[in-house]
Amino acid sequence: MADIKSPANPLFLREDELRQGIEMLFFAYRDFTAKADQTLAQFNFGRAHHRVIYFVGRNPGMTVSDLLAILHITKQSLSRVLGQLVRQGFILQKPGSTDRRQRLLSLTDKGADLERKLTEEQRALIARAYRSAGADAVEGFRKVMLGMIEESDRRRFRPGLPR
Amino acid sequence: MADIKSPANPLFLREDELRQGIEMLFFAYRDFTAKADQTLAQFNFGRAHHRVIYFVGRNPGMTVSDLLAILHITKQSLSRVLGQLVRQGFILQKPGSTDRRQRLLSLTDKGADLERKLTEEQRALIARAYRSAGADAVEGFRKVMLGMIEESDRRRFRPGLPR
DNA sequence: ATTTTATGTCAGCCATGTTGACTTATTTTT
DNA sequence: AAAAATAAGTCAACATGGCTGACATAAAAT
Repeated sequence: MADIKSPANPLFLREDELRQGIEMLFFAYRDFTAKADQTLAQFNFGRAHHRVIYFVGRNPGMTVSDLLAILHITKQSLSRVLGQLVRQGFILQKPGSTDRRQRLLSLTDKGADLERKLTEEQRALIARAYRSAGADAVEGFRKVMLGMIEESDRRRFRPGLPR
Repeated sequence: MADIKSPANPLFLREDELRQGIEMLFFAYRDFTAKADQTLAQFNFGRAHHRVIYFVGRNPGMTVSDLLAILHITKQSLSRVLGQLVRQGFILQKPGSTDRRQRLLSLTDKGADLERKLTEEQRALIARAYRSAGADAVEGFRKVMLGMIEESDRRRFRPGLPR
């Protein structure tokens, strides 16, 4: 409560601090995606395929609409990669039981294998960063990240709430 | 708040915690880039232009090689967007004084205007997240992010060191 | 019975990444 | 001085993954 603007000027809101935040996000994302991209290339897949495989793996039984709401892309864009994944046997579609218009998505065994392989690399990267930063830092990391995420998606990270 | 963590179990390294880290990175980056992308579209520019404008603004006098080392793209990819920015008067090139093969890059006034406009949006987003998370959280955020960045680029974020 | 919704499809456009081959100017090495 | 290496640029072709717009089908909701 003490800080008025000038002497106790919150250091972490200085221009340079914010710029560093911007850059850290750029560099971290650049390096976070780099390894998986290599693996994906071996399958002739791209980052878009990864995102689909990832989120379907995380939310088996999700609908196409659910996926679109997460990815923030058009259904035409999604359709391209999703179609490939279905045709090549990485993802299964089955009609919804209550609403038969829906196509519920899930990974096949083959899909789950790829998902594991891809995500494992990224999990290792994060685990290393978490471990070297320590539990308190991780708590802070989560708080800041949460603040950057669109309000309606924050629920995904709050404990115990239904999806 | 009263987390009942089993004391020895490093909660923050559990599978789910790591997955949340992955997802936070995805969602934060998605939302972090969304606003600027809209602004860029008004200029018929894309995210690649933003990155060039940003880093040149941040490092006036940098060489093309410097920029390539940051972006991790090929010179042919860079050339396309850089060429547009130069031709349209957002970026200036001048031969290096000691090594005249180099093209030292800097923003024109017009370029600096656009840079400010674009970065301001992102800075505001980060500022909001920082403010609501608090100074300690920001410290933790930085630690974790740093751990995810390729070793050779971490120097950029350490205080007082020469670039 | 009509309208809305969930999903899919075709066609074409744009941005931005890639590889490969080659040029020019300049600096460094031999 | 000649040769090699480096900084930068260029042309061409290709792939990925966004986008818009128009239209189709089946099922659910009104």
